[in-house]
Parts: sequence; C-alpha cells; structure tokens
Amino acid sequence: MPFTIATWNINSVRLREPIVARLMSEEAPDILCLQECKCLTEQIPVETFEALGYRYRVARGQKSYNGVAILSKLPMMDAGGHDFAALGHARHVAGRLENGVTVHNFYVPAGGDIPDREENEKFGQKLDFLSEMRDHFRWETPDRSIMVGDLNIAPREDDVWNHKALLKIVSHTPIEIEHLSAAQEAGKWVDITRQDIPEGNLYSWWSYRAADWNGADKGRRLDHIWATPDISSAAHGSRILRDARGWEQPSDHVPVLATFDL
DNA sequence: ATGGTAGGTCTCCTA
Repeated sequence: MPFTIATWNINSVRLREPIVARLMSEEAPDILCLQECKCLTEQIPVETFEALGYRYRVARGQKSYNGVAILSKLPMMDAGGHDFAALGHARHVAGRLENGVTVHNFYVPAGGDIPDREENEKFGQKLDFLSEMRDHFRWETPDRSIMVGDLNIAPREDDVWNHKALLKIVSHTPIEIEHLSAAQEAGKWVDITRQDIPEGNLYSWWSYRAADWNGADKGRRLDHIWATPDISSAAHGSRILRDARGWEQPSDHVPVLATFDL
C-alpha cells in the first residue's frame, strides 16, 4: 500500500497551526513529522489535526525549545525517543506502523555560529549528537525503517547556494558532513530525496534574514528523508514544497515529501 | 566583514 511521508521544521506548531492544516488539506501526507514544535507535548493543537484525519501521534515536547512530533493518519505505536548526547532536549521520537515500518524523526542541534568545539560548546554538542546517532545505528542495524528530520547539515555541494562560500559556515563544514556520513553509513541509510532527484541544486531552508529569499535564493538542504536498503527501492516521487516558504507567516523551512510503495 | 529576521519568554536565549 503506497503511503507518503513528509518532514517539516515548523518553528512553533502553535503559531503555525493554520499552515500545518493547509499542508494536511492540500498534500495530505499519510505521515507528517514536525520539528521545533517549541511547546510541551500537551500544548500541540491536536484537535485541528485529528479533524483532518491525523488521529495517531507520538511526540516529545519541551517548553520553548526543540520538540518533535509524528502525526499520522495510519495507526502507529510509540517506538520511543532517545536523548542523544544527553542534552536533555526533545530531539528524537520514533513510531512503528502496522506494516512493521519504523519511522524516526530527528531534530539535530543547529550548532551555533562558530565551527570550533573549543570556542563554541554548541558545535561540540552537534558533533557529539551525530556520533551518538552513528553508535545507535551501528549497535543495532535498522531495517524496514525511514529516518527523517531537520539534520541541520547540507551535505552536498549542490545542497547549498554556494559551496565555497559556505565551507566555514556551520551546516556545511567538512567535519559536520563527515559526522553525518558516518551516521548514515552506520545505518546503511539511503538518501531518498537524492535517489529520486540526483541532479541539480535542492534547498529546503531559506533564512528569515534575507531581504528577498526567493530572488536571492541563498538556500540550503537541511531537511532529509532517508530509508534502509530493504525499502529504499520502494520510494519514488520525492518533492520539496518550495512554495510553502511563501505561505502566510511561513516557517524558514519547507516540507520535504517522499512516497513509498510497500 | 557585517548584520540582517523570527519565536518564545520574561529580559535574552536560540535559530
């Protein structure tokens, strides 16, 4: 049975309840993974989402910061959440579908502005978080699994608007990309978005600070959908909803979608 | 090289 999964850093699920509902109405992904909900679990406006058919959810919330949720039209069980790097942050939650597929939803730390763990504690925490992701997937090789989220790293040269200009900018430094690759290789994860769209520049985030995000187009692909090899060949039809960056009171991230025939 | 915007909260932190 084919199903579509979407991931979206929503930057306050309460403020952006109307555009979450818009995505649910217009695109109707079977599963919607949100990051940066920025509220306690019980403050997520679930009534609106339930009325649109999203009756199942697993979430890890936190006051003001972080927070991840998986909203699903398909029955889904809570498959846990892990505090990677022991930060005490709500940055991971997992759900299991009736077809045995496990869905991981991650919000990797942004890492601050200075790409040096001596000068900037947050950068070290980001690298440590990625190392623990690697260890987690090395310890138990995942199968029939999909991993999505705001990974806060644009790994490829064509995942940023200017590769050379961003080499020392957090989100595109070689050491971050090495750490992300190690986590990807440990789980044998396939980058589904790039499997479907192998060529050309792709972005899922444009800064709020740009005067003209669309015209300048200084984007980065920070949001990802990965899958294990046993189901990666079932994936097709990946899309990045660039238009959502222009919706009313937008997030700085846009939804990334993929369909799986399983 | 710099500063630009946004959200949550309670005076500034994080992105």
